Amino acid sequence: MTGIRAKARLETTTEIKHLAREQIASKGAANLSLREIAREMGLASSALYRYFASRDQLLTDLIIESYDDIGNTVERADAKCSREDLAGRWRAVSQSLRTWAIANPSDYGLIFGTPVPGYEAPADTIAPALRYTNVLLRLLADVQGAGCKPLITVPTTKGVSKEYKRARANLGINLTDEMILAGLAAWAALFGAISFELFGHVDTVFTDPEAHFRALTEMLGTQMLGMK
Amino acid sequence: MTGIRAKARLETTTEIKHLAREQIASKGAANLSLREIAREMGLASSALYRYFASRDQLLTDLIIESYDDIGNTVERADAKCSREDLAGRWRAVSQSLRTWAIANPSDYGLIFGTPVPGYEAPADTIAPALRYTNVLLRLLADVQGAGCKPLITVPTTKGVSKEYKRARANLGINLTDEMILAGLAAWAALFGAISFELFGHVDTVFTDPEAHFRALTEMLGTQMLGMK
DNA sequence: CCTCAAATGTGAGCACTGCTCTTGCTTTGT
DNA sequence: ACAAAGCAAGAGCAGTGCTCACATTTGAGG
Repeated sequence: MTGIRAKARLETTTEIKHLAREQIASKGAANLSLREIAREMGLASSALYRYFASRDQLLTDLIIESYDDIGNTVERADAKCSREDLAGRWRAVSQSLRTWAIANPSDYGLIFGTPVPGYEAPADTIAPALRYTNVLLRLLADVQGAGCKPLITVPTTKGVSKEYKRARANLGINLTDEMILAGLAAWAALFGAISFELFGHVDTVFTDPEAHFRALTEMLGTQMLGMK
Repeated sequence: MTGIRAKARLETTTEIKHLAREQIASKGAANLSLREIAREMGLASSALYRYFASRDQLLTDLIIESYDDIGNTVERADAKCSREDLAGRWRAVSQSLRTWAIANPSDYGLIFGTPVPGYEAPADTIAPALRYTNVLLRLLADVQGAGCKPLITVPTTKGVSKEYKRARANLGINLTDEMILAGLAAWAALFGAISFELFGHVDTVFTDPEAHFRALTEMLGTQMLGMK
């Protein structure tokens, strides 16, 4: 049986990723050094290339893991609520998003931060990247299904309805124009707020960013998306 | 007179920064190479250190310039509108923000993207960083001064009013709780939307992101901030 | 005008990086 | 038992940021 080697391989692979995460957290993704990982593991630097084709490949694998991690987190937060408690689900999803981001700031940066020019996200990243998005989409669909209507209207801006029609097709979900606009606005506000907080653009304004974030999500849910 | 030397110094300094910007745009800030700049300029790599203390210092200077650039852009967009045309100012500011971001994606990434852990933004960056923020704050103050009221209410979440009181003090501006929440939500939604678009998180959804962005700002201005 | 110190540029060198390639050794499946 | 596949090592290449001793240019004051 091919057990022993496979097991050892899995172990060193995860240890490499673990040490890489530590380095990224302490010195940033830009300063991730394969040689230092090898040193810490007592390996020759060339040995790492048995496990990852390149530094970029290692980073890509970490990004995929992060996508899965945040996807799991958000899915679980959503699943804990009763299906009909729409406002509660929105609250839970938003909170879990921020909590995860604060607990894993470097992973958040990896996913939602500045992309490296020319770095084409491999196909493997697409599916995991959609998991947390799908949670929101399902929630919006349920909100609409429950008869809740967004408390906003879509401005009569040129080309919007056509664009939202396309979005419906691309996302494969039947949301009204109002729901698409309100949903995207809420989604963008959420990530905008988290990014501001995490990337240090509001630390001179707030001392307790969580209080503001709670108020923000509450407001977005009840007064924009129209959850009751 | 010390003119000749000063002029030459300014010239090479700006050329270094120019080439640095090109490199960042094409290969990312992480791959900025002083030696390559020196090569392109026909200089010894060590000569660059007469102009910038380190690679980090060069990056910092570029960030400051970018802050000033975006500050200028936003200020000018705002100034072009008549003072009483609040909705027009909001439209202009939002549009200019997105336009600038799309025209200078790497600069946007430098400012609003993942920060390098341990990299403490030097004090010189603070003032330029506040310019575009102040445009929004003044606009919000004018909106409130004109008697417009946000169409949202602040949820009774624990600690929010205390937090907004602190924010008022830190920002030195007398906005109501409603205006603070609505303003920050709109601001976050704007940057969230721009970041999503620029960092490639919506390219599978939209083909004409500007149409959506226009609708978004319109909606935020009239239906959340309460501009008429 | 001429000197002299400050400003500028040079090239070698250190310590680091990602990555490749050859060479051996160990585990695996037949 | 043996060939094949997997794994690790170490030397080496080309690149990086940065320092330092040294040469050159240059501009301003006596």
